[in-house]
Amino acid sequence: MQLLNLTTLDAILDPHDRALTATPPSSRFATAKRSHLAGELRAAHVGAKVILGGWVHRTRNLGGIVFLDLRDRGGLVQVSFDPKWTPADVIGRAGRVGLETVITIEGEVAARPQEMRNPEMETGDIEVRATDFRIVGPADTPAIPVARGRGEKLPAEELRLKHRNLDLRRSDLQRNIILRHRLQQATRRYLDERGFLEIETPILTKPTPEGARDYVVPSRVHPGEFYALPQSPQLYKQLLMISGFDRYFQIARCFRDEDLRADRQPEFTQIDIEASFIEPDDIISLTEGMLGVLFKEAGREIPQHFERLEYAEAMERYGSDRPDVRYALELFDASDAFRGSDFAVTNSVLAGGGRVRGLKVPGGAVLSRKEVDEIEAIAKSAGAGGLIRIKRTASGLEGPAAKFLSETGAERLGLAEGELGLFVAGSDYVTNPALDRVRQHVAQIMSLVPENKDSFLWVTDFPMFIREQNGTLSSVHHPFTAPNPEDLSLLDSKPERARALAYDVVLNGTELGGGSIRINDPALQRRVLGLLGVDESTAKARFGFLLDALSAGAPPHGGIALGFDRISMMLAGATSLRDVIAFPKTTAARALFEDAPSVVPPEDLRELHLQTMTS
RNA sequence: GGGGCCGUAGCUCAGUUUGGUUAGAGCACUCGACUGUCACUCGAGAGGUCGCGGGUUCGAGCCCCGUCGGCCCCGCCA
Repeated sequence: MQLLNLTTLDAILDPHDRALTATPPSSRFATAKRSHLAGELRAAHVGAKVILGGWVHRTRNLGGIVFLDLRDRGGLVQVSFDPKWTPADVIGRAGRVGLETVITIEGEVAARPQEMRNPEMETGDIEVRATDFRIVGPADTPAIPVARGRGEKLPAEELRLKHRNLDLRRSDLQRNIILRHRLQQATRRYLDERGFLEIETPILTKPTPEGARDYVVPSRVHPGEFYALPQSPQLYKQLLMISGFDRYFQIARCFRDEDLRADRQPEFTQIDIEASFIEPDDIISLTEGMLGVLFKEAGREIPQHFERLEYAEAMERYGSDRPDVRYALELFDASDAFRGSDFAVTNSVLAGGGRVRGLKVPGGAVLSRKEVDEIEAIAKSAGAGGLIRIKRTASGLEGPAAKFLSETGAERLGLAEGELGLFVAGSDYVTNPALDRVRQHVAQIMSLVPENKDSFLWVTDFPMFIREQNGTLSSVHHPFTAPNPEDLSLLDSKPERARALAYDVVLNGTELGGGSIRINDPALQRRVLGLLGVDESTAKARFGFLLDALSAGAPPHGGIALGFDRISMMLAGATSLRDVIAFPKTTAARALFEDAPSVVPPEDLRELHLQTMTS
């Protein structure tokens, strides 16, 4: 029957509870002060006497009769004040009420005559005929408008953040925040059903030696000592495994004191998961199922299983460990085509052990000189020395480097007519990032990115370590990641060749999360820390508690952490994290609404044994 | 740390190219008119430290230097 039909709005409120629409006269949002949400009223409520409470969204005062759109969490409803059913003094007061005033109204839900229905409103088939109303929360003229005129742009983001209480009244943000709530609840249901325990871990914790900068909190009772806010609950969740909780999760707040971007906030939320007696496949299928549930919550169907790509292959084919595989445009090794040519640039690179790699742009021969120059600028900004460009037109190969190629070289390139070949010469450290950027940019300008396609991907077999400029090793994932047992022997001989039991999940070129199997053998953990240049005494000071715990009977365990804000952002169709976080920070990590950070009185500093530097 | 864009009425913007009288518009606000609107309509009015500081100039919203704030990107960060 029609009462059970879920409208879009009902789905936003809660798709798991159909009671809302099944029994229209009563609402689960009823309280002592109101009977329904304004936005939940439908034709099924016609005849119901209602009391509503909400904000004045817009008013239309026609003189003898007044219309007022009342807004609450559920949406908008038109309230009509008409001498036929409203006392004259009530109409008079209603005609003077200001925007964003909080009012309660009493009235009856009535069907609108056919010609007065508003198909653009969810509640457009009905209106509430007011018999009385009261102002319960007077409002100053809003600093930024909540109801905007058609085509009017949003206020500057600075103002939206400064007046966040008003900005959050907008339906877009309300929808995002409600979606985020539903994703959180879906996460909890999914993991709870599978026996995962939600366990909180400390916010005041120990500084982490590597990775990002910590947010630091001074200790009052221990002069000169500091807590740090967690960059992630990594060590705690391992300790929980060692304690035997077996399956843990947390929707955990994490803190990193680094410079920000549209998709990076100083405090952010991870879905943090850890389990014992598992292998990567356990975490991978658990994550696939969970993402399926989360995407379904936003109305999107995704594959049950995702493609997998080994790290080395991802780098070879795409130049990136999180490739966007919605489009092909794969990289290839063109070294053989340039070998033996008279081209000094490629010859010196090839002689030095580097390679010439690139990609073929179908139809790229028509790109203008200016457009290709732009691509080159991008390649250079990513570290390339330059961009070699060769295109095949009806008259043959063209481009500054074409003349250097021998006939067999040209053949080896394998360019089809109309194709543009773009190449970078150098070591893989140079060509990978440069060609990654080139590939993404070319996909954009050639419109190769499919609009409505989701390409999920697991990138597996990450290396354990990366060799830094100064020659030292550092972890690709983190120092607790287990090496692939097959590569244990490489740890001492060629550590940078050793693969880790680590995996990242990638959607359309964006990393959603990553994880690994952890080391549960204290001797191996010491060995890995040693390779990272952490000597025994430092290891004891920084990770002693973990090493001790590993020695106390640690099960094999591993897990994953997913960027919850980023997932929410993608599912909300937002382009900034700030639009899925109720109270976000600016790119300078400032909170404009409450004005944080701010100075503290000198006496507070003294109590914390702190002194600020003046220069 | 570096690069780019932006800052004019409560809000969204025009005016800056080429310095020149009193800095404009729409929405919001105030007052008035209007009995079926839905971005109601119509009339009148009030509203400005042109982000801030300095400089050039007879004269600066406009040019120059600095600075603050916001956004985007690189570095940084998984």
